[in-house]
Amino acid sequence: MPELPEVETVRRGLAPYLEGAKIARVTLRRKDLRFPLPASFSKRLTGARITKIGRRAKYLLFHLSNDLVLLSHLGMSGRFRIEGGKAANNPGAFYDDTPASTRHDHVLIEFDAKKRLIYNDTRRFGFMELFAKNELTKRFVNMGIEPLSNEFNGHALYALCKGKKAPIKTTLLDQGLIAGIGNIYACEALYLAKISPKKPAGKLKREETRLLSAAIKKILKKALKLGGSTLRDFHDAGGTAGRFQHEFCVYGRAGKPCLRCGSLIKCFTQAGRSTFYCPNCQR
DNA sequence: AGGCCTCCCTGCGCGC
DNA sequence: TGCGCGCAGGGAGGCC
Repeated sequence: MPELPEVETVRRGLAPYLEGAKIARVTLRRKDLRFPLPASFSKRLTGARITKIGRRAKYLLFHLSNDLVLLSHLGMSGRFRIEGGKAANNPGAFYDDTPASTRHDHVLIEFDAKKRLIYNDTRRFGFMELFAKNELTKRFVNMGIEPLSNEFNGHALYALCKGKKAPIKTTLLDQGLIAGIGNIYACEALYLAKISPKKPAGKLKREETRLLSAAIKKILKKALKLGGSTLRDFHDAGGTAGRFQHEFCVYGRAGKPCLRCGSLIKCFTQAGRSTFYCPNCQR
């Protein structure tokens, strides 16, 4: 799925077109995505205005004027697109150069002025939830720190890693510790910080956690600047591909030379996910 | 309790 | 060219 930079890219794409828009009609093409859609979903959304679109970790948060918040997680292949309204007249920001098959259009949210927001999700690993505004904190109580926040730094990472026997790569993917990093950026950040993905998190020295926290921020910010990464599924709200995939140093580069030392990049499986790293640079 | 594995789903690319 | 297999950015739940 989209990781933090991709979700934030989608948020930034949607916000100017949807903030202030009033929901006129909601159509569900099916009753469930990964999980069942919330009860009375259409009824609870219809008539409300989207006041603000926010993000927490990999979740998009549509704040509504009726004090409900619609949470959307894109899973692996979820994407939003806007049709009609101003968006259609703004080819610079919102053209759809990769029309997704409408076969996987699952949720249609129509606004006034014939504008509509469509949620498309091929693999249906995404999900949506509806919460009262004052229940939102409770929903995220087990969610880790935002890696781009000021609170996230070497000290914070050191504290999170302390005593952990799990490898650092697995630890970075634990959303309850740090929220928003996925497989690609975990690999890339460890490469940048020259730390082995196999190293037990608790064995990291203070200096290493400082370097790693800085590397995470650097990678995420750069990806954000380039509109995220596009492999197969990810496009922003206008259908435009991200560009960070051209900057990968290790992800998907198994067997190719390390850009720093020339050793061959290796790939192996950790906790069920592919890890790419340079066995020479990352110790 | 922590950490690993499996599974959910569809589509695509690669090798035979 | 055609088919089958493995794999894909996530995360919840279950098991050891």
